[in-house]
Amino acid sequence: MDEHSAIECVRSAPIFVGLDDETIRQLTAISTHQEKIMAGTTIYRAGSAVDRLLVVDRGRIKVYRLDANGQEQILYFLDAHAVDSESALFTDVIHHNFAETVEDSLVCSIRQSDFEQLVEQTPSLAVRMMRSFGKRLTDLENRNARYGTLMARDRLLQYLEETAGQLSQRQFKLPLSKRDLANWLSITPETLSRQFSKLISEGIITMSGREITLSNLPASFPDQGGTR
Amino acid sequence: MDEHSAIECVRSAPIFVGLDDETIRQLTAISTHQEKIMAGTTIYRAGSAVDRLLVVDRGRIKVYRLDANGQEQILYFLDAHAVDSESALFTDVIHHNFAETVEDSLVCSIRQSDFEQLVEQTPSLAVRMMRSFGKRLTDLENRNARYGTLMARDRLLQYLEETAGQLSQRQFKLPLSKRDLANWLSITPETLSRQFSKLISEGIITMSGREITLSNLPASFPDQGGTR
DNA sequence: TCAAAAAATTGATATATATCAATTTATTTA
DNA sequence: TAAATAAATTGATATATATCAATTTTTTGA
Repeated sequence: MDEHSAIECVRSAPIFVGLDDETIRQLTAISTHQEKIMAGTTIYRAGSAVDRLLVVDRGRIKVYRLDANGQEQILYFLDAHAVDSESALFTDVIHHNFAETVEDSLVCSIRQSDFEQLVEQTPSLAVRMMRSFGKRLTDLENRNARYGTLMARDRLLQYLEETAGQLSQRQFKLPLSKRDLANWLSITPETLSRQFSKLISEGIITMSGREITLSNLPASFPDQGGTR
Repeated sequence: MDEHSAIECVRSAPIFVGLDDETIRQLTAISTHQEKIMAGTTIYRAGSAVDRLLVVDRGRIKVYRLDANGQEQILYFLDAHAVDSESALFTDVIHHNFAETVEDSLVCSIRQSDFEQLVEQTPSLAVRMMRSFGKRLTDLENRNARYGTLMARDRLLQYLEETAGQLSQRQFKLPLSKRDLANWLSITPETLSRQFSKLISEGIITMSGREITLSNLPASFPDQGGTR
């Protein structure tokens, strides 16, 4: 794991793609080498200092908080090439969320102070960051608006459609446990299980473990391309 | 309404406070004069182009979207000195939300192209923008986490506490209609009305029209200072 | 590979809130 | 100021989903 890894980490992140070579070089210079993190590891927790920017090279990380009852509430997932903590980096001193790997993952990181310095010297990078923030904000607003009023069944259908759309295939493996999916949809695992059963008995989907096939989706849930 | 107004508009916005005089001068130069907008006016709508940044000098604006059933979903309110559309400015071509004045308001605006150019030349401004994004993102995440699991009664109490905390007085006038409040709390007006009745009969609050006085709040809802 | 732990499913029940409908109260505006 | 319109309240009912409890299935790790 030499400098090569760090370059790849930075290069592959969409948020950095297209930046000029010099900026990429500088980013690489201040980023750490890849770090291997086992599934189930907590990367940061609420209350800990926001001291670095994360770049995910491989794996999957869930970012969540604990509500008043100590219940986990998933905010978003970080997949390969995602960047995290950008928004907190300029705003907060401490994390308000928890981040935990759900798969074995490879992660690079950039120290806050180094990054902030580079951003201040590199307007194009600043604009990138703003775009990234804007997207995350829009996604969150969409998610709320989308899931806010829908019933369990519709949320699930929406989710399945989205996932199928993103992967552009009607058959796929759920990228999270049903427990996490229930959490993500803000319903209980029991309700999720019942909704799945219903969809199966109606012939809308086929399921075997986490393997799902969409068959006859109601017309009210058209493909939507991406998240927005 | 001459240039003076525009200066005030820009100067008073927290997001711009503390920037050096030269930057303020430039911001002022590219911002329009104050515009008077009557209550109930739609400022932008989903689908319209994101062509300017808004700075609210006086009044109140609600930003919302329409869900699948055509129901209004309030995302946030803009009060005096708030800045809006920053996040969309670098990310989206069109608005995904609606913005509508709920009071007569005074608004300045800055053309997107002018602003983007200035940001690219002014790293300190870029960092400001990032802080602002981060805050909005954090607020939204908090709001979800906070309201996501709570029941109607608790959401209402939470809201009343927050509002009292922000105004630092136990008696205040609801800054929105009960209709909008219900929407904001994601409950029906009927449920809100019943929850209010209950709190009154329990001696927790006193209400006359929109005038509310908090008396005996349960200890489980401590003052929280701000929004975060 | 087997035992232990965790996740998922299924059933019975309780409950918070939406919905529908009818008044009452407050706000516009002519 | 009165008439018209909108907002808020109150009641009766329906229902989606949480909760509690008991199995079954899957995953994990020794």
